[in-house]
Amino acid sequence: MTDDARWLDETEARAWLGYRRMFLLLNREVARDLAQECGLSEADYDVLSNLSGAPGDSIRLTKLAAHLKWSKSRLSHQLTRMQQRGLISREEHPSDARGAVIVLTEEGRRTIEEAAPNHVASVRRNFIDLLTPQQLAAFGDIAWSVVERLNEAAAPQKTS
Amino acid sequence: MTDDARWLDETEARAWLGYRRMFLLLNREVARDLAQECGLSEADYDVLSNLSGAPGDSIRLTKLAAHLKWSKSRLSHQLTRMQQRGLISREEHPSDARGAVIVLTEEGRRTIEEAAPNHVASVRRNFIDLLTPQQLAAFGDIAWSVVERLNEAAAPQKTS
DNA sequence: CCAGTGTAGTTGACACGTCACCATCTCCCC
DNA sequence: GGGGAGATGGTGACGTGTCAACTACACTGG
Repeated sequence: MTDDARWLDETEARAWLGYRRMFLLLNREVARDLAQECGLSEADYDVLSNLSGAPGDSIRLTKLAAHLKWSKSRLSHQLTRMQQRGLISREEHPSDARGAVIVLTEEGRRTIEEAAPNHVASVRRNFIDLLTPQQLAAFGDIAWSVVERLNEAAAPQKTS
Repeated sequence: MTDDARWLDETEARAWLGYRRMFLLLNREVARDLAQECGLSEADYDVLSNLSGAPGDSIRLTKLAAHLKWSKSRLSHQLTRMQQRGLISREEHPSDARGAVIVLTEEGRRTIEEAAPNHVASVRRNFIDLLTPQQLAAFGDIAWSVVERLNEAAAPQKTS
């Protein structure tokens, strides 16, 4: 904190430290809400949410990993834990013997549908409602412009 | 992602999902840089950085935890790992037998002084340089206003 | 001085994320 | 159609963060 300040100017340091602090507090709050109210982690929520929007409530592992911007390894571990809790299941891909297809179980569907309103309320309480519409718009622009630049840097070749 | 979109309007969803995505990518990049270039985690860096700014290169555990906004438990675990690597040491508090005083070792000082320029460069590369000064200023305002609101909510009683 | 309450810090169990590595399968080209 | 390159997905080890429970000490009122 103090070290950064010597090397970044005031505005830069304020932005960076603000980012770090905001993300520390905000993630903690949202994760706690989700855990206490729904018994889910943010990772669980993201996976379930993506699955419930997919056709047939199922999706290929690699595709899901790409969508979430997770590593395949991370997703595989996550799925193992979720499978043990009965939220998802793995099934064989009909035409590609390597492939696993991730399927939302009934319990998984019930869980995400119950969790979604709580989670949205939590996000409102801890983030959305703390800012003006102008600030939200500005924040969205800034965040996605950072994301785009980081994506370019990370994968300058892929077009799809 | 898709579930949120049904309950937040376009601007709100863009801000929230942008936040989540930015934080995912940005943390990954900065953490990777720090690990590869300096052999440190972000947590290591934060602790060392705070210690090196403290009088006598030492600080009480609870005070450091409050400063970092970490739980005492998290800090204790972190310090155990850092102690094993020789970056810090724990010493007895002269007047409070319960108290541990965290001290930066010589190696810890060398490490943080070597890491700081690399880390600042990484932060510039992955964040600061991707935004205009206006965006940085706006971002700082937004982030700290969220932080203040979350702090109020979490601890409405403490004044010091 | 001692009983009760609060504070400082630690610990164990567990969930999570990363890295490195592996087994398996597909695809393409000769 | 055989062989190598690349993709799919999983695993183990390890560092990290959280919660809950715990030890040990300090402080305060009787």
